[in-house]
Amino acid sequence: MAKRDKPCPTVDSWDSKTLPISHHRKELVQAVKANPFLVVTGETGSGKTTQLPQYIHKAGFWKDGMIGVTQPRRVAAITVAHRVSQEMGCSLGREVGYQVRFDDCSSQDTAIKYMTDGCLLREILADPSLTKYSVVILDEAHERSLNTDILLGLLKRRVLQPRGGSSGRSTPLKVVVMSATLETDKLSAFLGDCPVFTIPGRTFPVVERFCGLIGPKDTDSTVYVKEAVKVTLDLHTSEPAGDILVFLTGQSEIEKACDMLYEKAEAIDYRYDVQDHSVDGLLILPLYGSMPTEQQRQIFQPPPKGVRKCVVATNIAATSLTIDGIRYIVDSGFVKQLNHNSRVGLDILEVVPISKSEAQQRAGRAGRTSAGKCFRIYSKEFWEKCMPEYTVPEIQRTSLTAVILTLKCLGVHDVIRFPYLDRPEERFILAALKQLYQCDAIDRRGHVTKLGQLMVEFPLPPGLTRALLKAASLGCEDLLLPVAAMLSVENIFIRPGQQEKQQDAERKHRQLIAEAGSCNDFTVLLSIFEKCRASDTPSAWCRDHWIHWRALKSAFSVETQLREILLRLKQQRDFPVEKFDGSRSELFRRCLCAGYFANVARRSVGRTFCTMDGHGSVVHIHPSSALFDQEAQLDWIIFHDVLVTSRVYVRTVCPIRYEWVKDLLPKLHEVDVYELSSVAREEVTDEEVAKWEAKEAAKRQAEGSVEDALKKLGKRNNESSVSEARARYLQRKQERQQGKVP
DNA sequence: GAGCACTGC
Repeated sequence: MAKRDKPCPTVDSWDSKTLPISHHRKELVQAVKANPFLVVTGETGSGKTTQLPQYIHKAGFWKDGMIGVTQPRRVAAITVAHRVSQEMGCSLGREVGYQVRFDDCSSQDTAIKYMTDGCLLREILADPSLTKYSVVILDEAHERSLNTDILLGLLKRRVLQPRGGSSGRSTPLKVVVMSATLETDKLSAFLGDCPVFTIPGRTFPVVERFCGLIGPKDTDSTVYVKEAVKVTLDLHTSEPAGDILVFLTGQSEIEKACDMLYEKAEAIDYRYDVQDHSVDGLLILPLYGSMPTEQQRQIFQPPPKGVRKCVVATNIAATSLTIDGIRYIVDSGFVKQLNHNSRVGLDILEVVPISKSEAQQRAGRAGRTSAGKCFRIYSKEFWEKCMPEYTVPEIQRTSLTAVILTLKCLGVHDVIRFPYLDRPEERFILAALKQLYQCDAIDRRGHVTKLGQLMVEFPLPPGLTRALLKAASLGCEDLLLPVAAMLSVENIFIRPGQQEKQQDAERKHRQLIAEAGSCNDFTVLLSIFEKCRASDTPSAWCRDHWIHWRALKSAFSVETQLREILLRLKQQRDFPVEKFDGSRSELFRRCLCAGYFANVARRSVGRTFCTMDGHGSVVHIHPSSALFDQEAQLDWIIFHDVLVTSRVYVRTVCPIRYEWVKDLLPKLHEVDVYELSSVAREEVTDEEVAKWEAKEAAKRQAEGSVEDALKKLGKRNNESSVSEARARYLQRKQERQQGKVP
């Protein structure tokens, strides 16, 4: 259904006929017609996002299907669709529409559809040949979002190796990849040396200066916050009018920097004239993602006359939000990045130096409306020695579990040789396969199970989905749906900066934990969800309890969506049914065990716990947990996630009984990842067989240290699994030699 | 007894 009465976001008014791209219209259309793949490059302001889809549309491609344009972010998809529908003089949702999660504004008539890359990936799951589309345009490919990278590989395969008549397409799909100038050669080479079309941009020059206050050895955040403040104040007193954007890494730092700016700015003598602009003062505004939306909106208002605006922001200001009037950038050179460590199976959020390309992008934020200046607080030496050329793409530093399951469901059995633009390390892929095997999404041969087919339908991490499906088969999904929703939105607990408020917040949070009535963080989430939903004034309830209303609101929508998916699957598919007699609390926790048994830990020395995943890592319960301070009464626990700061903390914890997981635990050790690797590739080298054997030998030697608790079970079957895999390998090798297998 | 950038389905 088309929704036509939506408020239209304001857009700046380029005349679309004078955009740089308009001179290349004919050649562009010709290039799309002549090539299955095309790379289009051009800086911000070239008009490629808004104009190219219109050119292709007017050239008649819509007769063979929609023109789909993907964006990495929701707001971008929505605002661009608004803009293009205006230019084409139609109402949004008709000829031009958009689709993002929770908001489908497209109809039967839609010929140009803007969407998030995640949405297109979901569509491919339902329709692998994308029969509804004549052209697919992947925009912002240089951002290398996980979904865009997967789409690139899939589209490369579809278009280069069409599968005969089974595709259901009458004409071949055209693929256009749009990117900033940085990686076009690589993209073109990846897509079979396809042509690259370059469109000149429309940005202003930015002068870049190294202040040299941070050298290769300064990684302590207190240093760069202080130096960033200093550079900002120097700039304020010496440069002509124009607003400032300061890039730091996180909320607490930003608040600290703002405090320092307030203090020091007061000490500056403001009777300072530069040319004709008198700079009287400095308006200091923090900006980060978890800030209330209204407060974020203030950022966009122009400052009072004679006052300079200074926005101190996280990376949110690098791509997601554009602030007009910025002429100066202060770049700290650091960013907070979530990296997956497959060796310990943990995600670690860490502060790292940005890449040179990211630094250039930050600088570019000063040149959007006029010439600008960028002050880099670090030295040229830091730039050369500490900053990589490009940011490591998401696919190489994130957990691949969900992605691998998606690929497997799309029939990509060989997930190791899938055409990745940048190949993830093999051990990341193997770790994902292992995890999928452990939660029954794939079998020992690497094929997707019935359960895996159900799991892929849910926009959740596989472990959580497994727990939810267990609950659904036991008829208690009402317990798990809210929990799954709460765990997939941003942190719901507000941590105010002020100390007084902080104490109040903590008191309220403790009260909520007590009211939940059981020492289990998952139950606390369930209780908060239900309390808030039952309240007549949920937003006020949230304010009173220091809970993020925005986060809870999205948890409500996620819960509804998950419930709908579950209902559909129960109707459409053969859904497992199980029975269980026992208390509700036990039922709930047993469901959690089904999904999280890889995150089991056992009480160790003092207040510490020892994980049972084979690494035997020592972990502590995070002080925010309902179970904090109660370690003495605990024996076995499961946890949802890990936070590495001064210690390794587990958060969202639940006490369990050993009996509930004892039959599951052997699974953590029974499967050899090299076996899965061989299955994934359908071929193994002699070297790898040697590796398996060495690994097996090492394992036998190490036995007893980590797996003491498991030993008494006497259920391990490593030997058989490896020897089976080896036998299979030898058989295949023989067949190959005999020429039976190509 | 501590403190989590940003997206997305």
